[in-house]
Amino acid sequence: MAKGEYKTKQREELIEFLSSKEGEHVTVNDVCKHLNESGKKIGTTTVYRGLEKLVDEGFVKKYVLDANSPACFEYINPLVHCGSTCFHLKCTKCGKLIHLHCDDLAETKEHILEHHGFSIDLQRTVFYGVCDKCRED
Amino acid sequence: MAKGEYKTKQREELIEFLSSKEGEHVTVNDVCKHLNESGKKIGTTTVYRGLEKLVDEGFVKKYVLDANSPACFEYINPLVHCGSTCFHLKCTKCGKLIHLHCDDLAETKEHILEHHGFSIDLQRTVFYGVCDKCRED
DNA sequence: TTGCGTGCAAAGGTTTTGCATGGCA
DNA sequence: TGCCATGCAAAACCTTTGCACGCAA
Repeated sequence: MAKGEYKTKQREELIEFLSSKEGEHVTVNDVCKHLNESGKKIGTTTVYRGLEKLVDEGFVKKYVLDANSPACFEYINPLVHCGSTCFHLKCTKCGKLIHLHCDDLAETKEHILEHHGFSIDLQRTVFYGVCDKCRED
Repeated sequence: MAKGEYKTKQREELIEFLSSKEGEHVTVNDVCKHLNESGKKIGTTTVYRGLEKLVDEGFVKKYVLDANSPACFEYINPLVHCGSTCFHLKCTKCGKLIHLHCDDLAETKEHILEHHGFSIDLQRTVFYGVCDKCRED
């Protein structure tokens, strides 16, 4: 949490719910629905803004899968997630998210920076494709 | 074009415009604006429906980059089939979309397939980050 | 006290749908 | 003629913004 920011009840509940869903992705609607059903009132706007902040902080990843369908969010365990060299592959068939550590890919990131002048933000970047198992089908 | 479908003036103009922009991304709004300025009236709905059909037919690729920003469409030359080796970088500061062909990146794609069993779908994958110019600021 | 966080309502932007009309085969 | 395509208007959707109030520090 950045300096000058407050720790609020809503933020706590948001993080608690997200971390309980580690490995799954949830939508803004999922969050509101679940928290409100638990008696913990939280506004939709607050969820949007809270998630945005968590994405910036690197605790949550955001996936925009399709137009006109809600964005998906997923909690990233700070212990499992190694930040700067962790790539994410998401299977578009089974929805599985793969956390990938690979020096060759770290080099790819460097390559793009040096040869194409583009600094990739791994917090936001996701490789979409088809995983091993789903390719067999 | 599938059986039982008609060849219309709007479809022709849509294809003509898209193919004239080969290698670039255009939005639905771009299409409408350009065609209407050329005196070729075409409705927004028709563009949406026409593009959807062309995507199904494989002549056009659709990119969903961000929530609340329009989808991008790109004509795919069936002979060149550039779609299979084209990477996309999107600057999260200025919003610029960079269309990148690079053999080293094509190798990265191969690497991930061979070593990690994951087949990347470049139609869907976008690298988010900060471009050259924005990094200077 | 300061100023960030919250949440309602409203706006903003993209995409889809309903339906009557028009045009291809 | 039969049936798909068109296009206007309106709806549906997700998301963002404005603003007054509340709450953490």
